Amino acid sequence: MDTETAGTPAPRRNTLTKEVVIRTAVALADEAGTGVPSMRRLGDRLGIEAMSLYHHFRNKDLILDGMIDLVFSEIELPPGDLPWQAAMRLRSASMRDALTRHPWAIRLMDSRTNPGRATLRHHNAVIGCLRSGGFSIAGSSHAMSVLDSYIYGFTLQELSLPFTSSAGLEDVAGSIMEQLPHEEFPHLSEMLADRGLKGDYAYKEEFDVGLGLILDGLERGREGWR
Amino acid sequence: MDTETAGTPAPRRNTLTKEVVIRTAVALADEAGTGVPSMRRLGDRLGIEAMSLYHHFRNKDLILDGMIDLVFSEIELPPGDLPWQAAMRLRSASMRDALTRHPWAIRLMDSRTNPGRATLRHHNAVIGCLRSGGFSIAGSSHAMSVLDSYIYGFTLQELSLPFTSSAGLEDVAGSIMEQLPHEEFPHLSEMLADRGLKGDYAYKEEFDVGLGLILDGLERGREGWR
DNA sequence: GGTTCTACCCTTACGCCGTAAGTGTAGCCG
DNA sequence: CGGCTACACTTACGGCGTAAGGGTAGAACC
Repeated sequence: MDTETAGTPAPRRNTLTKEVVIRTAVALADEAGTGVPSMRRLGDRLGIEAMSLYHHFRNKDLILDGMIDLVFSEIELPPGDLPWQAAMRLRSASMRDALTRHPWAIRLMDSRTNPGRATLRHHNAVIGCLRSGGFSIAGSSHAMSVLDSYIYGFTLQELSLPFTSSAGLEDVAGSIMEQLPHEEFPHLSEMLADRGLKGDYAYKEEFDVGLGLILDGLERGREGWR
Repeated sequence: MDTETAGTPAPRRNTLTKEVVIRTAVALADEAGTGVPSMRRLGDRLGIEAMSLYHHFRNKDLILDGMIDLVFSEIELPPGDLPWQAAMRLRSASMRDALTRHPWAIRLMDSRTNPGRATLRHHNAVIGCLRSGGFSIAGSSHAMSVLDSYIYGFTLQELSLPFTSSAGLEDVAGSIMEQLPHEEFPHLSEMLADRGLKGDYAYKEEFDVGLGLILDGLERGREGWR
């Protein structure tokens, strides 16, 4: 065990690898909705001063890049042995899961511009799945655009809701209903009364409704995009 | 002009109204991608110390709420005298425009939980449009979910691109193409070569492709959702 | 063994941030 | 005139990312 013969230089001392730092940062971000940890908090958790982190990362953005790539690495790639629609269903669900498990991630995505390997691998696999499903390059591009937009947008809205459990839903909907001037917003009022208070407004199902609609539309347009 | 007879208390001195503050905050946020201004910068622009703002707003979140509501107020409501699909096309385009004009807005949306009047009015109008287009309550709910998810998600991705003008596109795509290990990500590589470098990859058109697909799907499911 | 080098970590400091707490004052009302 | 209130200011605190530079354990070479 002490005779390191690996190709990596085999660090000499406390060996604080980038991977450990990023994993810790993700774990900290997931704990209690405090969002992305500060350098000082991250250092604390690692038993290190904040400034020591700058020995491993030139600046904080590089840590954020790593965090995003770690999230992407958790998303299942579309299985190659399934029809493209089923494969897309799986990876879409997995993507929504990952973004929900790490609520801070989607807020970060639009500020990252350097995709990591896991991110590239993910996109590559998605395109590959579509192409072997019979989509042209243009078609794959359209399909990926609609699908990703939907998944990001849906999750963004889902995460912005002021409650977490489905139990809290009725309370919130109720208090909104009380404050809302019903004469001014009759349609909104009606929908909240019908959908919100019933309590059966499951987000998982809602996600699948939209996803199914989009997949059907893609199948219909598949041959047309050249 | 000096004899104020309006219902509002008619302020006595320097009259720094909430509306002016919020408008200034939006203007500052729009200038150079610095994002939402700090309280000190906002105060500076208004010729006021930062802390004086707390006389008008209990905390910064209330200012952010106001900024979001102002953005919503800029979105055109779906015209009542058009078929629902055409009306939705118009408000969707207007929504994307507003979110693009104020790139900081979409990042803020998921942290706001108190919708303003313009926001409520917007949602109410959208539901009303769908309902009079023949959708049931459940159907309107589904339609709104898919549409808003798509618009948010598409704009989010569009804003996260590392370039602004369509001129900068080719440069970026080119430099990505150089760095990318083509053997490892063949499909991604192929798509970038085909779509990116051609330079005709217009985002406006891409947006309309997905939107049309969704609207068609909604029309097809309209009668089915009860 | 002794020397040197370097990867790793630490200290101090700067200019930002949101905001708690308290102070001053101009202008209206009685 | 006196008092009140709306509006603005001052000072201060703890936290942020990070620039600049200092120290030291342990491997590498003589």
